[in-house]
Amino acid sequence: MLNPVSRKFRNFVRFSEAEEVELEHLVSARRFVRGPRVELGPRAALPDGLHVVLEGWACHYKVLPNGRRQITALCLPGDFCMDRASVLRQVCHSVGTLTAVTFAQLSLSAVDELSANYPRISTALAWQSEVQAAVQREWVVNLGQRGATERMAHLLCEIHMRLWMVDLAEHGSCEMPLTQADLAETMGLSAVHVNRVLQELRSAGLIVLRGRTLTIPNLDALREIAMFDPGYLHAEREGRHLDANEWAA
Amino acid sequence: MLNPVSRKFRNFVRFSEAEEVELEHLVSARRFVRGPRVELGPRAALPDGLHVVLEGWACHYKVLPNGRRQITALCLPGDFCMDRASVLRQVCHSVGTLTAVTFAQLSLSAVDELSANYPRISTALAWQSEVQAAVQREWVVNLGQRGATERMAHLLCEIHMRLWMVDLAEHGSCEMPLTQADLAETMGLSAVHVNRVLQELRSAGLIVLRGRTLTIPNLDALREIAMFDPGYLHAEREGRHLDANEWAA
DNA sequence: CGCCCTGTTGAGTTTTATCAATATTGGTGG
DNA sequence: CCACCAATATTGATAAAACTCAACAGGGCG
Repeated sequence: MLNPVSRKFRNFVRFSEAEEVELEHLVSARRFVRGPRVELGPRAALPDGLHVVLEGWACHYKVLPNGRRQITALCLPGDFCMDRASVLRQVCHSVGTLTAVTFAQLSLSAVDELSANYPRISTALAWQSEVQAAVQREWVVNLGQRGATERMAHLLCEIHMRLWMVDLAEHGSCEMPLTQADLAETMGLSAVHVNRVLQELRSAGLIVLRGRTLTIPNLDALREIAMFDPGYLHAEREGRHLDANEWAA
Repeated sequence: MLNPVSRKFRNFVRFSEAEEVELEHLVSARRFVRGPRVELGPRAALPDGLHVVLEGWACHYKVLPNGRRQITALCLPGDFCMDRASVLRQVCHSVGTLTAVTFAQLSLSAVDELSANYPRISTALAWQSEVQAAVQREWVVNLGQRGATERMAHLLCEIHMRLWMVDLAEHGSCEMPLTQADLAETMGLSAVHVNRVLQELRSAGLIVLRGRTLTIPNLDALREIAMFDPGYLHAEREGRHLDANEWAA
């Protein structure tokens, strides 16, 4: 199986052999692993450069003076933990792992070189950055406008879709290693209320959540009540015009 | 007075004469004006290229199937309405004006050329994009973790600070043309509740909000209860090492 | 004058948080 | 395999926060 970055990019472009090889090489260069529930930044043991999650789940979060924590982004396999801009300056929020995580550490210069030589890769990077921003916007909508149940449903839809984009979800199921406390910090709810909302979704037959596995018997139904419109993830292979193989043969 | 883009960038870099001139030229090229409360995108009358607000307030928002609207970002003078990445693809959220707005329309090629010739400008653009992302993250924190009163206080602190960064705020006061309904759609609250929260802040002597003017008698006090940490706006002239004049004389 | 937009107020309801207790689970060492 | 532990999940009762509905006031403007 390809690395998750290539798998993710396939939702947007279709690379040539050479490009795939270059990407694989880029991502294989330097790796490091961290255990579950470890802080990685801003000042902690986070090496220089760009960071990509290869395996496991990480997150961005911020802790307020009153001690409450908000998770502002989930970093799933294939996701960049810190983008180019963040590298230039100290970030004022934290990065941490949720499960054990394998990261790839990309040097900025290597990425720049690749971007310069392979414009399709450069575009794919811009695309991934745009998707990340769109997810962030969608979270604002989710927190601002949806009640607890629809909010939870939306998050689960998003997680499933994002994992699906990197071939880590089947038809209607995927991994979901977040605890109810994690979900609470992600959605701005109390852990107790998360529990009740999950039960509601369960007893409505909309989800099955056991152990670390989420099953969604009827994806359309869940999306309906979540008002989930997958468009913002731009997974529709819209970069058709960026198909390296379309001129072949 | 300089254009708001230059004013904003001064929070990060100190440009050379030549750079200032180039920026001024870039921003003066093509302008267009829209009335208040007009939709601008994604499909509506929005010309190609990058767009910057020169005067007035605009916003990004998304409307859900149930009719509720969430404002996901405020575009104040000096802010970019759509960044480079968004231009490459159709955006799935909308842009609209809140007041009457004057936009500058920047061609991508002009921006690219400027970036290539003036690395400091390129860095400033990256900085602005990072600040925008940080604001977005902060909104997630705000919606997720703060109660209505602190939430409102935080938004007002942010608005004041952002306007201050472009020389549109004095010591403790600035323009605030948003209606209570706008504030509600920004903060995920009902308009009625916004009204009550504002009264609470008023009677605590923390704000004076009359007409379109916001006055903050005691900025520190408001920031305290809002848990507002201005760090995320990166206004501390951190780009000192990017001072074009430091080698002069 | 009359209308529309914005802001204000009150009453009653729904949603969500908090606190505290109890069950369940997964993993660990004996 | 079992006993035990800590982390996680569940439940009930109560309180706080926020929403909805409905009515009304004020201001600007044709």
